[in-house]
Amino acid sequence: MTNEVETLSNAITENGYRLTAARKAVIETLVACGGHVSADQLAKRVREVAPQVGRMTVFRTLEVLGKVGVIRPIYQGTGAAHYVLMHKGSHHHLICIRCHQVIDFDQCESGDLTQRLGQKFDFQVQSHLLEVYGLCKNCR
Amino acid sequence: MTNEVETLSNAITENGYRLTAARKAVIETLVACGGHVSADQLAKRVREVAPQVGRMTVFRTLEVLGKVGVIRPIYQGTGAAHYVLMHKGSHHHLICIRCHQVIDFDQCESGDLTQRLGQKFDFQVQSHLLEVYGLCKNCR
DNA sequence: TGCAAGTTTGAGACTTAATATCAGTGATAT
DNA sequence: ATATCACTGATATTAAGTCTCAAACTTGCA
Ligand SMILES: [Mn+2]
Ligand SMILES: [Mn+2]
Ligand SMILES: [Zn+2]
Ligand SMILES: [Zn+2]
Repeated sequence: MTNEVETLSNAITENGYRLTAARKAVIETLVACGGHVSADQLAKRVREVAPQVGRMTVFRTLEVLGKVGVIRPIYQGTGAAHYVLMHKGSHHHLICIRCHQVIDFDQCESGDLTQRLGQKFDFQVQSHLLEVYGLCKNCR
Repeated sequence: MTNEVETLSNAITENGYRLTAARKAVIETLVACGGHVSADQLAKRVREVAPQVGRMTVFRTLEVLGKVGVIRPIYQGTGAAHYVLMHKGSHHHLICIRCHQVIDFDQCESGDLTQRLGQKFDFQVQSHLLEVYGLCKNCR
């Protein structure tokens, strides 16, 4: 069991939800494919491993994981929401507005910023998403 | 005509698209309500002023505005994508994961960061979106 | 001005995504 | 064992997004 799976699982149990077999399957599949999938894409993959798991359960598990703050739906212009992992406290993208390529990056010095914001707005910061838009190497 | 309307209109014409009456109506309505609306919400409002404008035209105008970089669809967990204005080069949110309140803020010292990123990844930065998630004053 | 080529438009049909229901299962506590 | 409540998944329904096509409009050029 990878560390990510553990983090997501713990987030479930620590918030009073039950870590059922169906939810385990959803979490493991989501982590295995590194996020960036839609609910229906994920449901399809989950059912390759655990065919009994219904589509609704996938949607509901994603909802719970979002509620406890370890994943986040983002809009990628494909109709369906895609989910990214927030378990490290942040997620960062460079997105080309022409070819729609998404480049992940980890380094982000915005920790200070988010802390200051928290104070200013009396807000308990848990995580953040930074998306930078523009043109990639190939597209300009 | 407000400055925002002008910026969005110019983005249309400067990229070789035509600034038609229908597109003007969409832009004016979008700016008038400050963004943060879904395509269908916007279509409804546009038709209060310009009843002949079809739903498809609203979707297509939003697509064009996105392509030229002055608006951006975001996912707010409500099913439909919502559109925010990026004409100032950035957009920032504090979002409560419990009550889903969205607090806008303008100050963002991440200009440096995005510039460095641009160099590192050979990426021409145009704009960015920063969303900070957590619990608002009332929700903790 | 008259015409051709290309863009934009809007009605409607259609596909896909998301949500609501509800009876049934499984876990938990007493 | 029983009562209670969370969870599940099939199905139905609604909402959101996309596709198509003929008509209208622009624009550039003869
Ligand atoms: Mn990512
Ligand atoms: Mn905003
Ligand atoms: Zn690109
Ligand atoms: Zn709140």
